[in-house]
Amino acid sequence: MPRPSASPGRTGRPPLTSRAQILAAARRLIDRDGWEKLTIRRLAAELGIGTTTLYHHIRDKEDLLVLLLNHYVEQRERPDLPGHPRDRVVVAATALHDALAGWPWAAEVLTADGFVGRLDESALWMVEAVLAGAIDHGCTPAQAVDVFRSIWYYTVGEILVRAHSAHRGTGGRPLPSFGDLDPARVPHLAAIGDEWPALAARDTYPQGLRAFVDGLLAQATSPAPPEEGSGAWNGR
Amino acid sequence: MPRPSASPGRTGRPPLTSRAQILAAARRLIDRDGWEKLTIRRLAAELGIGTTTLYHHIRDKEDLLVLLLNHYVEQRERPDLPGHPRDRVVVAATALHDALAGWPWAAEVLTADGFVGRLDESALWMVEAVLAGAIDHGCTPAQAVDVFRSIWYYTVGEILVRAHSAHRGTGGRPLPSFGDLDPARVPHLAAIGDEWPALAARDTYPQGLRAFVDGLLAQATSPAPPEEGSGAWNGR
DNA sequence: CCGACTTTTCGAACATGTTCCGAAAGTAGC
DNA sequence: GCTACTTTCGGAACATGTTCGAAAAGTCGG
Repeated sequence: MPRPSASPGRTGRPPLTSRAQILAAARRLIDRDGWEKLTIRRLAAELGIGTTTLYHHIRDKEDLLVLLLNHYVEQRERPDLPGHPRDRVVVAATALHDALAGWPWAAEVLTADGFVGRLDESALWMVEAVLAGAIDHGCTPAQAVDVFRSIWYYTVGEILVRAHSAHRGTGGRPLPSFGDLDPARVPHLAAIGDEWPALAARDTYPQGLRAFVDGLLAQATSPAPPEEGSGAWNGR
Repeated sequence: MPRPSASPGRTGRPPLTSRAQILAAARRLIDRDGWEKLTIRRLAAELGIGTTTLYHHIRDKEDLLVLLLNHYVEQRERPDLPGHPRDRVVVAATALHDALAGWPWAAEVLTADGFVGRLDESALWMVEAVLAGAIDHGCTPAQAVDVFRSIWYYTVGEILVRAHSAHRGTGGRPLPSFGDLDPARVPHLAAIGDEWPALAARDTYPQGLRAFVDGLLAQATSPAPPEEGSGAWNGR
């Protein structure tokens, strides 16, 4: 294994370990033992170095995970975007969602401060496409940012809540967020009856997304100023 | 301190510690040392018991936090709900958001499987109000559940992303989600310029919520079947 | 009063992410 | 070659949530 050639003007002991090696070792470890087994100590052992040394190449575990995430997103196929702006927003947001939903460490990373900014070009196109769709629909850039942020919150929430159910062994009983909520405790659910479990566990991300996009685009391009209290409800 | 009287038909060593005492000790600890200092070991020490003992009265730290959360929500004022169904949904969802946004351990608890089901009556009214508003607007109970779930995801996402920024000392630079995203990396943001930091950090939860509620209610009560691919975009 | 059973209690230990501080191993200037 | 200086390396340690296994302290049926 050839050690990386020292760059010119560089001082100090040359590293025996590179970020590329770390990434490769991480992937090896995941493929062999499963993603739950990826821990700082194990990764260091896999590299044959001490844990502290590993911390000289990555800032955090979060840092490592973002590295892995970008690598993972890179090898995903890019869907081609529809021409209609509204549909483009929906498709791009769905792509973003799907890419992250399959990611085991979503919960550890998604809420990170500045997460969106740490995405590679391979993932950033989805953000761009959402913004572009909103702008093409008639939004100002500032409004497009607001649109993206709202969609981002919705997406993060969905992924995190579902991811949590997946992590804990809820053995065949996927009940995100509602969980054991007894419909009898909520008067307005009393009429539902046996269908409750299936109803509580439905996957409605795509449906909700379309409703959200419609609402956001309508709000942004409606004549009424969206700054403070839009429409019928002005303040409380 | 009188030990709790043994209930009839009960066997085994009577407990020296009750859940009420645990909750009181937790509150004492938080008031004295700040909420970041609430740890299992410290709480056990505050109670004068071993950490393992504490685990016989609470299942998890999550369990403890839900206990605290319900206690916290209980002493919040209930806003009175407007008559218009759509506005009722917005106000109730906002109340839910505001109650949870001020909660330091939101990130540890909100995504928990079955979280909504573990809420006390003091918090459950907000869920009910959202459902009731949707139903009064013309939704079926099943649709109302979908509406709530979507709003829940959006709310959880917003709170978690913002909470993360608050936890880490981002000292006066609150940049939720977008963080250090360089607008130059995203072509459609190039025109923005100096206003970017302020733009990236805007608080648009209420605005986005109104757009979302409008979109969801419109979708649920529109003539087109919302089950699969609504409107112009039917599948990919 | 005695033995079986149940519940509570707890010290020790484990795995985790992370930090402290010192040692090793190079480069740069002389 | 020698002396600074910079960078990498790593063992030990810390705090965290959580679990193990055993001991203590009650209740209940006889």
